[in-house]
Amino acid sequence: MQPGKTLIVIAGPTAVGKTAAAIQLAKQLNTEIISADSRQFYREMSIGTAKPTREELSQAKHHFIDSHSITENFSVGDFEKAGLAVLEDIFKRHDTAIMVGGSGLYIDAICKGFDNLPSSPPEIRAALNNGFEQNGIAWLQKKLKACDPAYYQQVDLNNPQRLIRALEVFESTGKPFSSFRKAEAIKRAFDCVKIGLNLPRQVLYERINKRVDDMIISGLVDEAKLLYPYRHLNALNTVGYNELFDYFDGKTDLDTAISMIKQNTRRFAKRQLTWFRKDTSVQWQDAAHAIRL
RNA sequence: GGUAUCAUAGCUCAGUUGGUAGAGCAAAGGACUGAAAAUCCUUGUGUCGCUGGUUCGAUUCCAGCUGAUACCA
Repeated sequence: MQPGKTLIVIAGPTAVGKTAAAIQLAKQLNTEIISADSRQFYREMSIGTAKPTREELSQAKHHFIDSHSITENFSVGDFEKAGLAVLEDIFKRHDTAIMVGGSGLYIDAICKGFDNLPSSPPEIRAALNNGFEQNGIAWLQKKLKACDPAYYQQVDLNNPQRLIRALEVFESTGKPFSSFRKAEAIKRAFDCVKIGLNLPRQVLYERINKRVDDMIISGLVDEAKLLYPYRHLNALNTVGYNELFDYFDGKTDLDTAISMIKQNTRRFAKRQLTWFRKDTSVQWQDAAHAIRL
């Protein structure tokens, strides 16, 4: 790859206006957009993921929108590889590329890279999940302490997903999870410029609430109903769908489900902000204005 | 109009045998290496409705006022 290539990353919480900003910038720079959104690449999910509209998609070339099915396993690691390949291709034609999305881990995968970890074998994960359900978290903790004391010292011991991940790496490779973790940023062949969009909290929350109402008007309930048979898939463990599945199960009424979607989306936005705030390379801008480069 | 009950955190409420108070939810902050829109952690000062009285001391007892609810007219 030639020097002087730049990836402009547009990050920020959900509903802040990233999609429109990215399209505007793509037109301005005459380049293409890579989506770094862990749900928008699933073609079966559209309304609830606030995917760019058909009209928006026609204004700039987008990658990783509708690129996968909910039945495929598309992990962050897969995204890193596929994303870098697409980027390389874009940089053959352009000096800049744009990446937009709210999934901080996915953005880091492209900008900083991951250690070369094995992906998770479904049978091993299923067995560990099963063991956790049967025996509780102490069972996971005990196993991890035995096979990877170093990671046991630093991991959040209350977080079953973290423990299971470390254990499945050990069980599938015979080597402790911590031995794979170098946690060093990989030097990419392009520069990353990160722009964080934000709005005053109250304004952001109003936008979120409004957008959820719009999703309902646009037919989110019907979309979720179609996907209900697939609710066990990881892709559907997602805000906007889980709450409606509870409604279909008779656990809540529709109004409650809609309120919960709003609340969980607000909490999600807060987590996104926590992630991006930690990244000191992010240059924050008010989302109410056009992006300044 | 009368009687009774209630008035404490953003909400629902607990509590202080009188020594200025605590739960759940909401909210805020944080963590994060192939589940990440996932998963997990931490955080509770509020004129205890208002004005007086009793008391060394009142959010707690008493009176009045205001508001809410229920019942009676």
